[in-house]
Amino acid sequence: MNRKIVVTSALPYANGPIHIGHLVEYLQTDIWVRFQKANGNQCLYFCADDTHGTPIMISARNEGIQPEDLIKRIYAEHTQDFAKFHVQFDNFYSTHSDENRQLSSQIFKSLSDKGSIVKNEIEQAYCEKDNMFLPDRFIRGTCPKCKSENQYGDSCDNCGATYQPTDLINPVCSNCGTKPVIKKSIHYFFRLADFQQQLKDLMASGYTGKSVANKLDEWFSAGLKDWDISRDGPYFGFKIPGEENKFFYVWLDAPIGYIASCKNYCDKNGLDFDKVWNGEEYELYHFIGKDIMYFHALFWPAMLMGSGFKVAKRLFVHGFLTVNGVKMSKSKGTFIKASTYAKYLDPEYLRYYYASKLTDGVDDIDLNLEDFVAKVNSDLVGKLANLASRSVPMLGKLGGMLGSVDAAGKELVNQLAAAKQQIINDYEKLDYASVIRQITALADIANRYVEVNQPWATLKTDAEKTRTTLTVILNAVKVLAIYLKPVLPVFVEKIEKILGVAAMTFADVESLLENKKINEYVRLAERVEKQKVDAMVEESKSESVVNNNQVEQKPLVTLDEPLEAECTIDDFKKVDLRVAKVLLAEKVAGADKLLHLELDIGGITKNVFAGVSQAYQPEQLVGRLVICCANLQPRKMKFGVSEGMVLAAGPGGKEVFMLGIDSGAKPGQRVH
RNA sequence: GGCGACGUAGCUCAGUUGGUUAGAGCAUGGGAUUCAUAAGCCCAGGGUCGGCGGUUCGAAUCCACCCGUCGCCA
Repeated sequence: MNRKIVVTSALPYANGPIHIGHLVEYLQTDIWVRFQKANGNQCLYFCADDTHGTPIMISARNEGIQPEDLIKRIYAEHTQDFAKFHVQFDNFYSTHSDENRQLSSQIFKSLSDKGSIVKNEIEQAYCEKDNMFLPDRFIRGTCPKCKSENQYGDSCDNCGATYQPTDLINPVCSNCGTKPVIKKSIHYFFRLADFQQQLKDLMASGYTGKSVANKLDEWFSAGLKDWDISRDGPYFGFKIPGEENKFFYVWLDAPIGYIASCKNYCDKNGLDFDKVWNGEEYELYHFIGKDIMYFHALFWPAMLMGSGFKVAKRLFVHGFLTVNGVKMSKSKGTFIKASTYAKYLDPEYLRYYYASKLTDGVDDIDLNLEDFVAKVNSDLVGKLANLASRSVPMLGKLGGMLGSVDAAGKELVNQLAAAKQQIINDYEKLDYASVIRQITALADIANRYVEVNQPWATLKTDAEKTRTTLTVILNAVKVLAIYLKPVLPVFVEKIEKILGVAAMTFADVESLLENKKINEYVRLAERVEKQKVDAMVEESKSESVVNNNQVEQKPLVTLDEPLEAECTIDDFKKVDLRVAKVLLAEKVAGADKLLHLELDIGGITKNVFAGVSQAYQPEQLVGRLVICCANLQPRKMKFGVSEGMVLAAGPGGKEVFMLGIDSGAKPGQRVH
């Protein structure tokens, strides 16, 4: 039976790098896709970058670039990271594409024509300085419950309370620190409840696993609410047809990106898109993390149902990654980027380790770094690689020629081959942990066969007996390699080269390799050194320091005047600051704020007009030492020429605070 | 707070509809080997299956409560 299958993974957000948590999903999916292909099925794997929304707009703005440039750069990074981990998409596209724009409008129109889209006026936080509506995550303030400061607008990290942004005490825009105002706006809403019965039927048909279905039941009984699918500009996304300043919410066009990626692929490869995406002969599956269940189990199928598209056959939901038993943490160095990992360790190790832990459940999986080292070294290297390593070079001494498998050997090979159906079933139902357990158990059996037959001993006395033994072992290696192929494509490719065979599939399990020449041994995998793992963690820690300064703290700081762009020491030197003694201070007739000062900067006298008269009386200043910018370009004012500037802080008016200097300083000395 | 999930050996995990002395890998201790990437093989120690009750001839498994960890609350 040759099935036709289309698979998607959730779209990574184009606002940051791929990390080892993301990889759980892409590796789980990639292994499944490779399994399907190795098992004789047609399988297409589609994904794309998720490129729209406020966070990307803000990130681009913070970097001083256009969002289009940001997502282009991230796209290049993402595709490189995926390639390093051997994630083989048939198409990795972008939601910022013509196909997606067109499909989004089409789906919106279909839903609208059906009456499932309504307009409502809502009130939302608005930043008058940034001229934009603020998503909940972009409002910071004090938690109304536990009074923790600096919490997000939707929930409190400290006490876990959830609330509306309007409930926050002292809310500010996390971008500029301004207090948001409440502004009204018309938004478009998708009436999810219109699809309640259809969605219930879908769940009953086995769209998700049981624990996910239970969760969905909770949502059903709470009642399906309308979904806000529009955002006001400025917003990086697709304009809603017929609107001037309204855009599709990023979560509307993101999953449509699956379709756009498929369409783009079909158009490029001369395939019939309607058949591939929508035809009954293709089975469609989505892989997602449990955090986005709501979107993929409710909104997404409802959108598809309402616009004449096929709904996926199943939704596969996985859990989160923890490292050493706890959430990934930047300060612990366990928030590890894919690129950082790949700098130190072989990506196939992670594929193997994840596979050894993944099941069809939604439980979180744990990457225990010590266990990781142990598992890779003992299973992958000690058992599997070593099986080939202890037999291939020995056969080399016999001219590299395989003989034939004898009766006892046939028993072993049959035993390995007999596991095929169970392994296929386990791959199919995403129980990779079971697959790996079976494979390592089979490798144990094969290693025991080596011990019993002692080819290194018989080599000295009976070459042909030895050849038979090694032929059996290499047939065992071959079967194990086929089983492992979805998980370890590169490792197995090396085995294929050694054995001198073309790319193997599950159909090759039963055939025997006999009476043929094989090639020289190449090392299949190196042991993991603990130091490399430590180094990877250390680098991740230092990345987090940079990150904290650049990304995390920036939105938290709420300066009235934002920090200037970084300057060099040379830039700073250009500003010549001098200690100055106030020789004379007088009010300027006709000016509200100005005082006229005469400053002595080491024998040179400068005239300066300073805007401090609401804060200082002239007699307070005479004789004082102040700090003055002495090389400021002179400026002609209504009352005379100002030849410098006195340094002070404060918002202005009565709140102006002039800089002084500790006693001992002399007029004219430079400030460094 | 409401809802849900999880808690099995030092670590990571199996444990099918309740059914003999609860398993594996790693780690630890001992042994026999040396072909192999200090790999492989054999043997051993190690668990009141989170706690306390209940149902049952029989509970890691089913039920109630408690403790702990985590998640979700759009």
